[in-house]
Amino acid sequence: MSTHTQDAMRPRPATLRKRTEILKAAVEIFGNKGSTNGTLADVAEQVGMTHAGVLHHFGSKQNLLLEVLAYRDQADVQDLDEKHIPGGPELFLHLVRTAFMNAQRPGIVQAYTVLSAESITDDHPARDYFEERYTTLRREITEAFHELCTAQGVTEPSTVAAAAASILAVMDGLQLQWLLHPDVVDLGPASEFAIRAIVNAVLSEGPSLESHRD
Amino acid sequence: MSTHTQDAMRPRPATLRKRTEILKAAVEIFGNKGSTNGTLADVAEQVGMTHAGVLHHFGSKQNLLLEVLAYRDQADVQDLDEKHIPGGPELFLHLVRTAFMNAQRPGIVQAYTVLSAESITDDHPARDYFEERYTTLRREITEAFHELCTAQGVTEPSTVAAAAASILAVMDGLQLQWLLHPDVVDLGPASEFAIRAIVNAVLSEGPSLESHRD
DNA sequence: CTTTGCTTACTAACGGGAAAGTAAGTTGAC
DNA sequence: GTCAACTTACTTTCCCGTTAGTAAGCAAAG
Repeated sequence: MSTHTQDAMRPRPATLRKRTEILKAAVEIFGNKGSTNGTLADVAEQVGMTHAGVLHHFGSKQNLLLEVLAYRDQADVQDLDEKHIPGGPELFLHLVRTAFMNAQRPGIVQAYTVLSAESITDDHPARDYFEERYTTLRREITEAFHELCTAQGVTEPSTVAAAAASILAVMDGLQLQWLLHPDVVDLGPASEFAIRAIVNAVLSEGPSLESHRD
Repeated sequence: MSTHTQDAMRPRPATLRKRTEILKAAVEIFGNKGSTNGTLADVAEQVGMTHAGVLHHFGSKQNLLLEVLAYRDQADVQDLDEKHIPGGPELFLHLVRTAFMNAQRPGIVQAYTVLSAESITDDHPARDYFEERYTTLRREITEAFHELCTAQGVTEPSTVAAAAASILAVMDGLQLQWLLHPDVVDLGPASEFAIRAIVNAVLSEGPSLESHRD
């Protein structure tokens, strides 16, 4: 009962290193096998430990999973020059850049793809995480659209909402297809094309209102 | 060598009914829990049997999963007026209609979303199924684009490829977000918007490069 | 019509084998 | 010496697949 991974306790630097090593291994394992199918023993083996050692650090498998997700968020933001995701129109460029970067790291992409879909199953521990993630991202994209649109005339709120969800959707969906067929689907360019198409559709909606042609 | 319980034997009508009952239950269970986490006992319970009874009909869990996927394909096609998915430009309308229909059946949507993501994990039994599925769908969409585009000038092949993948991607991605937030994301209209945006982007790409002809 | 023989559709019970978590002991760093 | 970082060993709990047995159907023979 003594050694629980308390929040504010970061005593040893070597310990911290070991913890992040476990987290990285867990991304790999959960990405390759899913969080249900991937085992603590799998993670432990990759860092040269027993599964009890992993539990010593993270308490439970569920907790490990949640810390993996939190760790990735933190690590992603650290890569940026600024300390946060850019807002406004620059957000769209950031999303395209992210797609190109993701093509360089299939492991993390696979983890997110598998875990996000897994999260909709009954009582999944990562459900809350992904609900909040999508809510936040949609709001940020919506705000970026509004900044873009106030220059031109006002754009239908429902259109912007659909566009925001659609942009995240193409990115996710293309990742899945890219993971299945890396040589057929070109993640970066395809994402760029689709995002551009959606942004254009929003912008050209105000000017040409009644363009309901097929 | 006479009547063995083998391949093409479907003697009893009551048996066939029971089998489809099991298949429907399996869609539900695998949708709610994933194919790894959902158990044969779960499926069996829903049809009032023991898990051994399910195995009697389907041999193994893996086989049940594959038959579930095959069953849904067959059932989907049966709903159509024609016996096959329409080709040509009408395909895009069909995809939009499908999105609106899917908003009426979260169970199947959830099953496909969960299983398609699960399929990219190590040695997943449904991997081949989804690889072929996406390959086929992308080819059909690509052909539809070509029919659309030959009227106007030729369109860049890479653009068409990106668009075909993107259309499937938005549909998948929107389904995930809709399952997480049914009251926020409007599956049908959002899919329609995104598909229209992508189709327009392809059509306006060829013409705008050279000159505008109508 | 009934008996006989075989097949189908199950159930109950079990075995094997993961996998998560716990408890207690051990080692090495500070 | 003390405490963190482990390991070994164990318990529990699942779950798939097998096996053996039962009840019911069907079909042809008597």
